[in-house]
Amino acid sequence: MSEKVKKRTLISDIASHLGVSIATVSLVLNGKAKQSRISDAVAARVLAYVQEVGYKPNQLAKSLRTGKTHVIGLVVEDIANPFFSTVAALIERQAFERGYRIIYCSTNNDPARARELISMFQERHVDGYLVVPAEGIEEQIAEIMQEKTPLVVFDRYLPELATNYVVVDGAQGTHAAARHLLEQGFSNLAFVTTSSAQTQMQARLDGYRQAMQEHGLPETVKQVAVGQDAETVITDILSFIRDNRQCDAIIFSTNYLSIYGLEAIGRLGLRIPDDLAMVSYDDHDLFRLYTPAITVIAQPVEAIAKNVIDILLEELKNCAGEAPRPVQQVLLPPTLVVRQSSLRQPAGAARKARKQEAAS
Amino acid sequence: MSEKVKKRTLISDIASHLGVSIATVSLVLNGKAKQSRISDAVAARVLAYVQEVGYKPNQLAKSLRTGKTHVIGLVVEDIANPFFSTVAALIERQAFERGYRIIYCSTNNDPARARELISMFQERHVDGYLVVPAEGIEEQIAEIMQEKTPLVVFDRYLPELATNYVVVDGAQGTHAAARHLLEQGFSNLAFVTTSSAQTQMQARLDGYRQAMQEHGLPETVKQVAVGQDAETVITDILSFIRDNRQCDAIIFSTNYLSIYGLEAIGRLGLRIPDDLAMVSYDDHDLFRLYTPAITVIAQPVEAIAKNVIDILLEELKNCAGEAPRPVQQVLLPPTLVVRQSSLRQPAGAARKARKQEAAS
DNA sequence: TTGAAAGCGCTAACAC
DNA sequence: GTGTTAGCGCTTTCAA
Repeated sequence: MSEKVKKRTLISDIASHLGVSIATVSLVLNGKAKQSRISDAVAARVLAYVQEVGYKPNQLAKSLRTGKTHVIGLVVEDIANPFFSTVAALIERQAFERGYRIIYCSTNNDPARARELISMFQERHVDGYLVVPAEGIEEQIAEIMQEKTPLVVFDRYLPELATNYVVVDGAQGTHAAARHLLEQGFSNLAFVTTSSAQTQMQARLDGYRQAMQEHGLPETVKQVAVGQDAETVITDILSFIRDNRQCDAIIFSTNYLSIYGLEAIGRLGLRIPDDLAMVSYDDHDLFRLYTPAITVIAQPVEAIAKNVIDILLEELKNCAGEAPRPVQQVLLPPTLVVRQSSLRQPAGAARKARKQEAAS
Repeated sequence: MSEKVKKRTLISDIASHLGVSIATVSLVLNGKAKQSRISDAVAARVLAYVQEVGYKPNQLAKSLRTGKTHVIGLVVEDIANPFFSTVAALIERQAFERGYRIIYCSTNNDPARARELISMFQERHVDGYLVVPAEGIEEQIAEIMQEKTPLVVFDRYLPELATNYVVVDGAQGTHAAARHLLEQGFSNLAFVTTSSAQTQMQARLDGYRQAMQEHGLPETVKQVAVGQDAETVITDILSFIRDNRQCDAIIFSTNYLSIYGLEAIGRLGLRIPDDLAMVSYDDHDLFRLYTPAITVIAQPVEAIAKNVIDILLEELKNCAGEAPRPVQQVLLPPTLVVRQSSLRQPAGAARKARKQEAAS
């Protein structure tokens, strides 16, 4: 009376059905038929039957035996952030094409969570790690390196550790944005960033500071505390803008701060760029389509994904060779995408410029 | 001369170091010390030593033995789409808290890719599946069901298959949007959707059709072919709008079509809502902050994530019991979030309304 | 050419 | 209370 649950086919089922040994089936399945001089006829029979019954080798058993899982652990800050989800999607695609799968998790910049995630990846024996490191996880990263598991860190790096990394030159990006604003005639630039000590945030701040110093201009910096709720951040930025009306332009150090900033500017009833010019980090549909369109320091997401995965796969290949691989550290240039939000121009010109962009 | 690679600690190392048996260590580690009447002293010694050397059981071996991986396979359409990345982030968090990990992949609505992904999840013996089904993967889904592996489908469902699912009432959403537009005095509504036959798209279209029929109004529907590049879609929508100037409002069936639509409307130099009102599916920073703010039919992302994971975990728990679990099919209501893009109002009022929303 | 068999690291009967 | 041991499903060496 009991439902017969269809049992999963095993390699032994294949072997016994075909009257050959398990080893033969395994060899054929792993493309080692030729080198083991298994007859073409047998190989063909095996392949045909495997196809017929839809046999899928148990990767758990395979991994346990071979020590390879063909899984890459991807740790990002927040998969719901368009920057990370875009990079993740690109990484996923490239990894998939080369036979690797991704397990991903978001840390939300919580070091405890990051540690848990890395620990879980270790337990599952991922073949390699791709990590956007939260602060305070140096120890876990060091452990991965000591195990000699391939690792590439990106978006930011850990100064104390000589890991492979792929980051974007934030100092250059902010510096270019500041220069652009000054060229446009804005003279009092503010910089809104987070209180984080992460390298990418520090670099972006440094670019601003350097530009201000070069021009002998005062620095007006707002560091928003991390981990607060949206409303708090918005009112925080709003107060900052209101208290610094001498500023005629703001650079935001990351996409979500800009989004909160747009809210704050809207509530204050200020017009962009006439009352306040702005530049954001990271491109985003919102910035492209907003009226006025927002000038951004765009990070090269494709290049980030490509470099990250290339370096990791290279290490994965070399793993057996145990060659003393030099550490790969890549610094990619960002691109300043100038739109209306940072242009000093006569009223009405904005609309015309918009049309031009559309026509191009 | 060779670098001594620190060997991973094994359960046998723990046992021999402590002078107890492997079984004792295993039992303690799995919280079965009490029921196996292992002395508290021994249990404490084991735990202390495990802690000290940072022993991490090999989950591959454990899974191979127990048949449980504590991994959930999540298949979405596109992780870079904010709707999916938001739901994924929420699902991930809840799953993590309950001891499950996520492997995710994007199908990009390609059935071949979806099949590959599901096949890969089968090989890796995920404990359960969460799937946004691409068209044409009924067979793979049926296979999962036959294996009796827990499965929840979401965002859309497969009409031929009696799976658990969690979807949003798209007909109701579009119907409400249409009624709202008509109440505002717009009288000629267009609907822009994809050529996809997926249930959620059909439901959204049905809601529009029904509303039009109820009011004896003509239907003006544009079905954009799926899988085209951005520029083609934009010009396609642009032509549609230009050829249908009698329409004074458009409802877009999904977030990315709206984004393309905003581009097209911008290029045509039309003002929203005066020249053309609009409503989009899915909420998004862009829609909230755009000027004018865009009215949306918001999907309840938290509720989707919660229902999806609750149903799956329930099944996971029942798995051993093999109780004849009834299929869970959940239909969640969307919410119409009215903003300026759909309001018929005197010029200048929009700005005021904006401030009101901010104040609330 | 093919088959037998020894593990990969862990769990959980079942002895003692 | 604790130890022994038979697998989970697969790969791969070595013998036939």
